[in-house]
Amino acid sequence: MRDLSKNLIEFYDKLASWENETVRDSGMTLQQMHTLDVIGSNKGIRMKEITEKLGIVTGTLTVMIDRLTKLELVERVVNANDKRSFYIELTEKGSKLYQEHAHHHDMLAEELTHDLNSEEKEILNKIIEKILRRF
Amino acid sequence: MRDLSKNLIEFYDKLASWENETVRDSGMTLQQMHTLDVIGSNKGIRMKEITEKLGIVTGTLTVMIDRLTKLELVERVVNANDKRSFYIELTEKGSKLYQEHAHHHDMLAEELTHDLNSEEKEILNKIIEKILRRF
DNA sequence: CTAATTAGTTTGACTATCAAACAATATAAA
DNA sequence: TTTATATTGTTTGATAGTCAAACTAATTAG
Repeated sequence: MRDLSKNLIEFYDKLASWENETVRDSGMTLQQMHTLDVIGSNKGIRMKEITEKLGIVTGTLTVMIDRLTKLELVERVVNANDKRSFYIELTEKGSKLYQEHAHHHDMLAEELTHDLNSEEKEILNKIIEKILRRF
Repeated sequence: MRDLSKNLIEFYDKLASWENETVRDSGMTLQQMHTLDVIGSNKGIRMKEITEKLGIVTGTLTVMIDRLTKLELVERVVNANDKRSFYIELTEKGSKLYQEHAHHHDMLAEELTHDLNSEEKEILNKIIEKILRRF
């Protein structure tokens, strides 16, 4: 049997290329969509927290949020508790796009696991959860 | 139980952030390492074929190969059968780096599956292979 | 032999990224 | 409370990655 390491990497590559393609179709860049996804999945998140989740520095995010704001997908909301920072929120338009993309993810998962029976799906999910717990 | 779709995406994100971090430590960019990986895993590959595997256009790859060449990691080798194209080959230095990175992948797989027993590992591998076969 | 196709390069425009310097605010220490 | 330190986010300057489109050279089809 082929190495689990090689299979994992190939699996990752496939996911990456799928994600890339799907995002491009929506006219966004991968990074923009990823940022939108983090904001959509974390209500009331601040700039700093977003940078940590994305693994980028604040200067990079400033530019990104400027662009997403210009695209009317997100907005900066002042934080009364700490005037240095902002809450980043999705606009209506941003929320719609975020949900569309989440739906794409669901369809991807559907398609990936198409050849698995429901028992296999459950086992796969359990194993992945076990792996995720380790991080 | 949590959605398989969400878990898959989170799993992918974790892999991506691990890969990013690991590659940065080596002083390369993610794209450079990924390109090196494609070249290392496919002896005698041509520019055109690399672009297909990476999902980028030829113009982008020309610049990338120029850079990797300047870093003395790869070289263009003339193709006597088709004088329009080149074989891209790893240099000694490139080959060493490629192998180091492959080793990192092995260690990642080790670490990811640390909490799984050997039966679980085998099941996971079988399921992933089944998924990969679908593409 | 000419026309059409293919492989790769170049150019121009935009996005992503980091490091480092900076401003404004918040927190700790005196 | 006042001062020193730390944190949050912005700006600037440099480098890398990306695409589309125009281009060159070589191959293939008619």
